[in-house]
Amino acid sequence: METDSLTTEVLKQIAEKWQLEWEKQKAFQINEEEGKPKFYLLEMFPYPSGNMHMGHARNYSIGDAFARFKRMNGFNVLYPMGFDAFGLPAENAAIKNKINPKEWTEKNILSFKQNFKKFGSSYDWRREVVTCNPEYYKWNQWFFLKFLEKGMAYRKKSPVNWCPSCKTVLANEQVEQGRCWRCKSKVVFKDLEQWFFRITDYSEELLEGLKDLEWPKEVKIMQENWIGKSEGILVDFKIKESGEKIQIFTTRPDTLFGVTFMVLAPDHPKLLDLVKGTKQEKEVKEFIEKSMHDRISGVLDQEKHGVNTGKYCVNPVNNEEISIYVGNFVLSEYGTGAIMSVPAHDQRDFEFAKKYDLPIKVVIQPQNQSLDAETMEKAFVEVGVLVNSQQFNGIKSNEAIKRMGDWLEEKKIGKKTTEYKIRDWLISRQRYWGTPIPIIYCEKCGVVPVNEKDLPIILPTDVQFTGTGNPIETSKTFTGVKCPKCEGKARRETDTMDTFVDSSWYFLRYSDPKNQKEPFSKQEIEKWLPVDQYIGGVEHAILHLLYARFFTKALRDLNLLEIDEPFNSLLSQGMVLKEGAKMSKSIGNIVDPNEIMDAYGPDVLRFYLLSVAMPETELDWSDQGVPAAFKFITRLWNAVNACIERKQGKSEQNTTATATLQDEYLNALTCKTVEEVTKRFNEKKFNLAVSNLSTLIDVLREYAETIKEPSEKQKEAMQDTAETLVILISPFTPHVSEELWQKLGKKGFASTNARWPEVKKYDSKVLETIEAYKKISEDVEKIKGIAKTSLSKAFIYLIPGELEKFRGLPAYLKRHSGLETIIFSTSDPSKYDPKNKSKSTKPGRPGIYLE
RNA sequence: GCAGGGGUGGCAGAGCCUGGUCAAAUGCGCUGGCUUCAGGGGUCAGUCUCUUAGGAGUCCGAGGGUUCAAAUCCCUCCCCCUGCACCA
Repeated sequence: METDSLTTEVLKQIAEKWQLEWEKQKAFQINEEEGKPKFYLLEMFPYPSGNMHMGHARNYSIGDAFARFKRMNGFNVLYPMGFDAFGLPAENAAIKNKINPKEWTEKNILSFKQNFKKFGSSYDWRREVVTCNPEYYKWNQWFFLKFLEKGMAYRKKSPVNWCPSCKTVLANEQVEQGRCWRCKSKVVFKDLEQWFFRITDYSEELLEGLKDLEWPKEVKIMQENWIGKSEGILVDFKIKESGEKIQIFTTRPDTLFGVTFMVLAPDHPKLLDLVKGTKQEKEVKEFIEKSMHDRISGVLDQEKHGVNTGKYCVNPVNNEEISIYVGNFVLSEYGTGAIMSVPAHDQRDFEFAKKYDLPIKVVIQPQNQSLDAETMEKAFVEVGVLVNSQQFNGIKSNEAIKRMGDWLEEKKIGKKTTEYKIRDWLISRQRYWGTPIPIIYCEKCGVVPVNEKDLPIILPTDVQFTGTGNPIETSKTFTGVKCPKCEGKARRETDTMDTFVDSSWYFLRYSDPKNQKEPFSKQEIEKWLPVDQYIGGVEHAILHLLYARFFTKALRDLNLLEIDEPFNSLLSQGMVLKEGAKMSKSIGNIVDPNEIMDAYGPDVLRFYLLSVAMPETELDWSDQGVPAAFKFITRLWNAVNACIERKQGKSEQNTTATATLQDEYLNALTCKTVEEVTKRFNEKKFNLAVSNLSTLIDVLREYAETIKEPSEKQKEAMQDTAETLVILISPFTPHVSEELWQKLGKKGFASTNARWPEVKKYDSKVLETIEAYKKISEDVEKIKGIAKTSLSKAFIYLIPGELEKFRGLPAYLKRHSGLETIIFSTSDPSKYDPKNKSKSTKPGRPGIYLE
């Protein structure tokens, strides 16, 4: 009977139709004149490698749904998209396929954009940002120069992962078990002059700023750990022979009297001097070599090793002489690269002491037991009360930490300090496909920044991709330049910037993407930033999100903008799995979103991705879920169509009748659904909205089908409910919703013209009543058969106080059950004994009892 | 090791903050009925155990506790995931 029953073909046609309409009428272009409140919604922009995968599709389903929700709620939504277009895969593709990375990237961007279109994304493409365009990366270079002026960018020697065969630096992630991921040759450490950004200047602010952000707890904690703040004290120990000082860092000055030896990192700067000419020199040198080698080759040696240097230093608090060791477990890059060892109260020191038979001295006693250095099996690392600590005996650890800190400072042998684990950001890459660093090395003047007016420094195209070395160096036009200062012979920096620089400010550029004079105007930033909702994967929890926060603060201090934090609220979406494993080519469990869209259209894919799991949790892809999503959309389609048909039917003349229970129910249920769905959307728990919508769909259809000749009022109710339903579902299934919106006789787009329904008060009692009522009706159905033979009476029992809810029920029952007499009462027909309320006896549900 | 998040019915996944209305939403799967439906569409019902029905019993990782009452609060233990990993 359905001339327009929904098939996947129809669904796909609908999608195409509305995508075309949206495009034609520029539905999602921001109208800046509207004077609505702004809402900046952003998804992490993709690296355009190959095609869109399911993880992307999920990300954009979430973002697009939320954008649509916000738009319908009266916000002027900035929802842009762009491409993180610089990066290694393009360069590797270039090496492999002998094409220019630019070509490869552009091709992929095109394919991504087609995907977005097919998906029905509601971006305003006028603001597209592509990081490999000179108009964009020019500003990377400009920022670099500004940073340089302020001392925020600097150059220093730093050990990097170096593949001797490919002749290039590798990122940490590209080192697999000590070997180059591509050519499998051993990676070595190499000291190279590298450019850094001084992110450590912002350690404290980056840490403090986390507190006010609406971010997932785990992300905040990850950043906190990465910054790794710890407060402690630097203490000078004098070398016995020379009197030279070696500084150590400790967070536990309360254990200072328990120090029994010192350990230096293998690459501690004073180590070689210390052993020079001694008989330990050879052994120490061998040890250093081995340790460095282990580190280079990525050997994770949990076992603690060390060598005695034969030298002694003096513990400044008690003048005890202690041995100086070199040990593999001491890190040169944290603290001072030297530690005081308190084996009784530090597990690592304890293990080391046991191994090399070094003294153990207890200086902290726990509350209710007594430690004995001889019999201890592990270090006591908690706080306690000081012993063997001269004037500090009897003081509790926490108090002692403070008092000894003051005391050490007073005596000028210690200095309170704060240490952070975070290191400055190494931005140099010996790679082609990135932003050239705007620096010139002059034989006379040294390091000279490029003049601002010469920006952008464009990436050369006359390069060879041989697979070894930095391709830029093969350019004949790029390297040789005149010094901007002295006009003398000079050479251009061939390193490019880490691509994380590109993604550290792209969200700012969206506010003013066409600006030729500046990276962005202050007014536009003022207007749109910060990002109200940022959506992306947890894998960026540390790097990208930390760098972007740093950049925002650094640009603020350059007076380019006035915000402190870029992303107010962060949603980190879970991975898409298949059979419990991450989708990957190697496992072969990839599901291509395009296949799903080709088979069912975008709405099914979007609905599936949103309804099957909360955005934050992992989503285990199930092939069965896809037809289920289709079924849901069909049910919606049928319900709305049932309303439309019924509306066209004859109208009952007698329209004065008061609203029936069903009318009230429909009304109340609609209100409830609006309330719930709105709540769920605000919480961004889209999947939880589905069960409510599902119920409303079924009820609406039943309502429409039951009422043969609806009154005007009832027609109105159907129309209202159907409209509401279509709006509530439209963030999930925008295309079908447009179609239904049109079918319901509405003008304009549901996407842009519909207003999200208001949350109204409703009588929850009506809902309860109907649910009980339905329950009873079911029972009536069962009784029917019996009634025809012997029974003519029904006795309805309702729990006390519920009676008034069931007005109209007896008549209904009479009509439907064929019973002649119905006794409707609150008295109890069964043997229910209120006195005998055992644990699990509940007051009883409304039911029907036969007399 | 440290930190964070979890363990709910055949499966996925709510509920737990704010204890009762929870045998526990919703979807999938399964079973059966209906539908001029002639194979994967639509629809209704059932789907822990017992019961003709009313109802009863057992249940939310394990074990305790608090309470008139616990999937929900507290303690202990076991297991899983994720991040950092010798940071002094």
